[in-house]
Amino acid sequence: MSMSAALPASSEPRWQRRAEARPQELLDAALDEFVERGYAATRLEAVARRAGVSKGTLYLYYANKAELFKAVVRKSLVANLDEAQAVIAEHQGGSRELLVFLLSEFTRRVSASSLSGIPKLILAEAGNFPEIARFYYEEVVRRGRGIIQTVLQQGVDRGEFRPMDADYTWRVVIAPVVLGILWKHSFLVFEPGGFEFERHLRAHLDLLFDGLAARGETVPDSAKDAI
Amino acid sequence: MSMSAALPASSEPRWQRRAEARPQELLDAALDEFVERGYAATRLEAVARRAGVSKGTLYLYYANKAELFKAVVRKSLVANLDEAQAVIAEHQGGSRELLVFLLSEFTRRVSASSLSGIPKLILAEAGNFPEIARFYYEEVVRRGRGIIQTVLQQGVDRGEFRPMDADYTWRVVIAPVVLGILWKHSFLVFEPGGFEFERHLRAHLDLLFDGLAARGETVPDSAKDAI
Amino acid sequence: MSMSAALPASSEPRWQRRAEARPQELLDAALDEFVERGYAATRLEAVARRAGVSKGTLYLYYANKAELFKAVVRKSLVANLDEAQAVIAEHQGGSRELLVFLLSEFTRRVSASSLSGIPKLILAEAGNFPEIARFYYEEVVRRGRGIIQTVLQQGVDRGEFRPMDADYTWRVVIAPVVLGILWKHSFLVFEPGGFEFERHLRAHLDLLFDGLAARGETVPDSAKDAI
Amino acid sequence: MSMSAALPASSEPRWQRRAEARPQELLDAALDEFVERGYAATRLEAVARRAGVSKGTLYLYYANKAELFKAVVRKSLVANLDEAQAVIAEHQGGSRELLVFLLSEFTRRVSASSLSGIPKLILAEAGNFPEIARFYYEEVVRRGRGIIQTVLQQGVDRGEFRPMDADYTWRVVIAPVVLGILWKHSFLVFEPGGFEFERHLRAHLDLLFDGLAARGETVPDSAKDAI
DNA sequence: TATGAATGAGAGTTCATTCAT
DNA sequence: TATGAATGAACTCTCATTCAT
Repeated sequence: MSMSAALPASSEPRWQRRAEARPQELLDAALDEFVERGYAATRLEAVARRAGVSKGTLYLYYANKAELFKAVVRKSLVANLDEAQAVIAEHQGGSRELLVFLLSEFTRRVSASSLSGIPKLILAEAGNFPEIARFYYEEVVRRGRGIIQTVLQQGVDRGEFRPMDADYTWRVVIAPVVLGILWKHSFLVFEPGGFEFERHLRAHLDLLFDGLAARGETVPDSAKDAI
Repeated sequence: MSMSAALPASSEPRWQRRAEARPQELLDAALDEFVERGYAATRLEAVARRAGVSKGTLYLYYANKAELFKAVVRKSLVANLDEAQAVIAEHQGGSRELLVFLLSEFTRRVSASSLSGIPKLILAEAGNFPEIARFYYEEVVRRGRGIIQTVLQQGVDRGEFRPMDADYTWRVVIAPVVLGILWKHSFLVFEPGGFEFERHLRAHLDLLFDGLAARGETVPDSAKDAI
Repeated sequence: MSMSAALPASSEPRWQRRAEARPQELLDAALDEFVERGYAATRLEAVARRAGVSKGTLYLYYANKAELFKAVVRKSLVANLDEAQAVIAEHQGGSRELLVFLLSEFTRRVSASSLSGIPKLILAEAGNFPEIARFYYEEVVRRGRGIIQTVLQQGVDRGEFRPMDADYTWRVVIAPVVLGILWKHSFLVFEPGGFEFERHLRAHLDLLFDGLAARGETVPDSAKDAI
Repeated sequence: MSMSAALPASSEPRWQRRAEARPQELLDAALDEFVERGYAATRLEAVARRAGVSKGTLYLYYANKAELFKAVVRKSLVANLDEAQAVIAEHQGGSRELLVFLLSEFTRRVSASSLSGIPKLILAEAGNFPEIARFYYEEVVRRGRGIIQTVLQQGVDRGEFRPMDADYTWRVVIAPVVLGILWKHSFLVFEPGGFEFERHLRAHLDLLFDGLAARGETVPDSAKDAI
């Protein structure tokens, strides 16, 4: 075992230069580790190993653990937000449709990837990394709020939605989607029947538009199909 | 308990420690620290100092950090759960009223106390403490779900609420309340206008019962006042 | 070997509490290590081992390596300086006698102990620890200068010594003594005949008081101008 | 060397690197860094950057840090030593004149250049680099001693100097000059009035030749015994 | 030659846990 | 019980050195 392992085909190098690809590989590995274990419990050696490099290499790209963490958050979220903003700017149809689209899309994208671990991370580490929390609040939360509020206001202006307390309602609209993501990372394993994001979203949209309260008249089917 | 404890025989110095009080004092101190810093970042020395004892003393009561953490979560939750269950059992009125009462009460109690940090802790540490997560899921989540589902079902049976996907809707009903609590611990400091729990709850209830969608007929005032 | 070593007489404890003695023991060990290897090359584990404690114990007493270093320097020097100042204050005899006494005493005390390594340390680390260098300058150099200058001035006032450039001569008076100490730590091992401090001091004093120049005839002015 | 190097053919860009110049550039950069920070605190990356090359290039010329250090010391000293020896061999005048010349010249040359940092380096690192210390002792100290001792002996033979302990006096003669150089690197920044090498040297020479003791009358034997 | 990406041993520091007192 | 001194494993970060390019 020893000799053959110690002397592989002499042509294969011990490592490769991958200066361009490395940052992304490191961020991917770091995201996974951070999400799995939390910030403090993540060991940089594990990140490095997962990325296929040595511990020291990490420090060629990120000055320290906190900087790595910030880079992960930045890289993971910013692109998605930019897209959302573009979508809303171009949208032509009704407000209800747009809202459904945004929430569905968000759910679909985030819930499937390990991006979904970011909110959990932020919540957990906000106290220890106020700088990160502030960054997240400014870059992610505010933009998210702006997007939702814009759609809601449009809907009210058009007579599609009832008037509302605009400063607070946006959070209520988002809440089930966010909670769903947190759920996945915390309790999914215990749910006997699993957790279907689509069904969760449908339940949310159903309540969101029409509420719990029984009505005098029937809600038109056409509206329901939009979900 | 209250009076005799508050006014001991004046000859005994007030600061004298009683061995029976220790565990609760330690748990209180630990809860605060865990909530402030998270599990990993909490130093047992800080917990001990906050409780006014030495580090070694902690180990007379709890075998290690993980056990202390579990004890904190358990102790913090049990009392409140028992109360919640009592409240629902005694309730007599309509389903809408009951639901409003439960959510209000939960918000009022939890948001004000340091209990509000527990959900954050659980979410953050679920991965590292599956045992705790399971415990929380079984003891808190399931009971909470049971309570909400019961109320919802009652409402449907009485014709107060529309039929719904019972397995998923309960989470949507809870989501904004939970998110509000998480919000407080993570982003409150960044909110320029602060965060009013009552207004948040009102926005939630408004949507919850009547939805976003504009109606043909007016919602009766009596129903609105229940909020 | 294993069992008997693993199970010594069960009465002897694994370690002892020595809270009062520890600081001095640590400083002694640290002084030796710093002097032997220099600041950077000194490993805290070696210091700890030399003091008979674990690495962690070091941190119970000194916040970090730099603080330990500062403490070593402080503790090592202050006592000696205080004594010197007392001696000079009480002295009754002639200036020459006093100067001889001071230089002899300094040589005797410092050269024998590991204190003699301090000047070397200071010189080497002055650049990296300006704070230490300044401390040493203020506490040691200035006081030393004050002492020597006082004695020289007295001698001049009494007609024992020739007038001189007081601001610069004091350093010349000290120089051979200091160099002797540095010598010991750097070149002693290479000197075939060893290095006798007493003889070195005698050569210094001989020159110091009477100079190189042969007496009897006056020194020609032309030669003096060469300076 | 000077003119042709200073004014290369104007068609070649001045910054073009010539492979033969590298070693000296590296040594210059290394000398500066070593002197500024000490051996251990000097980072090879800093040396490389200062020399305008990459870290890897350093290793094309010097096998490792220790070898670089040794090369710096060797290269820095050899030239000057050769010159000193030539000077003394050619000298014709009186011993006093010669001694003055040697000390002045040494002071002038070494104190002005970054060579002055070498003694500090040697003293500080003698323990960690016995090989270097021995080299320095053999090449520099012994030759320096030889030079000084020769001059002193000449002076005694001619009746210019008093008889003395030849094996120890030479060090005393050198001491203030060496200390002056060390001073510059360690305490100059703290001296409010600065430090004038010429004045320092003058004070030294004044004492060296004529001593502290007031003249005219013979020094009483009793006082001498005090030594 | 020259580069600089990559390595990995090693050091300082922290802190949960143990145990002499 | 209670203390807090002492431990030592574990982690982050540094940097001399190597080596693919």
